[in-house]
Amino acid sequence: MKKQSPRTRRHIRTRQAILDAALSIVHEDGPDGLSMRTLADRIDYSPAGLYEYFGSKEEIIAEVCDEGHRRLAAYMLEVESSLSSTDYLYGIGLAYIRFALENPDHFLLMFSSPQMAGDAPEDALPQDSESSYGILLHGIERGIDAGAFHVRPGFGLSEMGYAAWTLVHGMAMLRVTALRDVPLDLDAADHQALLNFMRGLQAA
Amino acid sequence: MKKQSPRTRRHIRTRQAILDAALSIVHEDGPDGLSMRTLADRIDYSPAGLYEYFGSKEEIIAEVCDEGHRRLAAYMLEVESSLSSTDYLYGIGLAYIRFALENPDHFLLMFSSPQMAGDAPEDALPQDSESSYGILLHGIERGIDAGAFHVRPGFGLSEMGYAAWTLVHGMAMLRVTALRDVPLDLDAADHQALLNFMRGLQAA
DNA sequence: TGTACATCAGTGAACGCGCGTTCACTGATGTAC
DNA sequence: TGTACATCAGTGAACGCGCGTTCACTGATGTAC
Repeated sequence: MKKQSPRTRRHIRTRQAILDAALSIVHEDGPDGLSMRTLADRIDYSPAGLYEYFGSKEEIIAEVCDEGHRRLAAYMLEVESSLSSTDYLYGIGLAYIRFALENPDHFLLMFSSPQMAGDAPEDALPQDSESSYGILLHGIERGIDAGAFHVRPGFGLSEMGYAAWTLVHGMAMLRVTALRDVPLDLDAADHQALLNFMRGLQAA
Repeated sequence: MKKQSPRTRRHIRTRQAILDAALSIVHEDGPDGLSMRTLADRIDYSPAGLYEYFGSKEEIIAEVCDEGHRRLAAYMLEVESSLSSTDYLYGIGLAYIRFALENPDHFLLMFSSPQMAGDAPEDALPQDSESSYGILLHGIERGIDAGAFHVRPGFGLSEMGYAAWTLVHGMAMLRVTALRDVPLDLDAADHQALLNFMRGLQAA
């Protein structure tokens, strides 16, 4: 495993430096600020040098999006899993929103166009435990197992997961676009909306 | 009122033709397909001619967004107001989603960046009866008046409205971005999610 | 260990493109007398 | 109604810019003997 040549190690390090620079440009100046020239400048390279590491700008953006999805999942995984099932679900929902609020441009890039939305699966929603949707699903599963949520005909685990995802995604998206400059403090409204969602899951 | 000169009438007609062309370019080729050149081409003008009618490309995009918000509201206003209060709310929620699915690029443009999101108010959510949010609010108000929904401390009309908006917006947005190429038929899931939302409003 | 050669990483300049906008202009439309 | 002038709508060409990408190159790194 340690048989990497110095050249390979250097290659990996430089590649990572490029991605780090791309990340910070997106965070500082937004997706529009990211060009092969600004990126090369940031690491004191010539633009052409980047093509030693990536085939195109698109490839770099795809990696930035993937990294975003990993970080989003990390936010959600930070939530104490020892909490009660409802508090846990509540917490991961808020984590999704918090990621968006703290990384608005990155979040927008991740979900701004069809091809960029890394999670897009073949014929089902992405269920793996390392994607935000998978984590959401797991949180709901815990609530079902604990008897906190009612399963109904036509409204099982995946329907609940979809409903939860759309809810938190809508909050995240609106607060980052339409409501970005609205001075309202919407945290309380987010909490209430999540509580209403869980009330629906509990209602008889 | 009819005292417009022929020149004025012509001006208004041309201005409208420019906006119509902009609309159809966005619908056909997406927001990226819209440039002053493609737009001028579409109506057999020189690019410079457009500046007789609009000060900048930004101004044109702003108008396209406004028109989008009007059309979105129109979708929602089409819902039979004679329906029961829950069916009515359900219907306008689905209308919001249907607008997005039928006009994905226009919808994305309307909500793709902070400044474009026409509805952004000064210090409150837009409540007028001609905005999508206002119509949603009105639908919920009907449910409250009819006694179908429970008002709770901290979860009154505007919290319910915000929760409803984020839910339908999340569905619309995800289906137009991350899930655009997913072959799943999500209509049933949308319905169930809306029903769950209303169950939350009804739960004791 | 030293030398000859092959591979590689990074450079600098350029290509070709499409963009928003400006500007001097012209022919047509409208106005005043 | 006819003529002289002013206003206006639209043109064609150009400005200056930033973009993604390519290419011939060079100096450095690694390999083979």
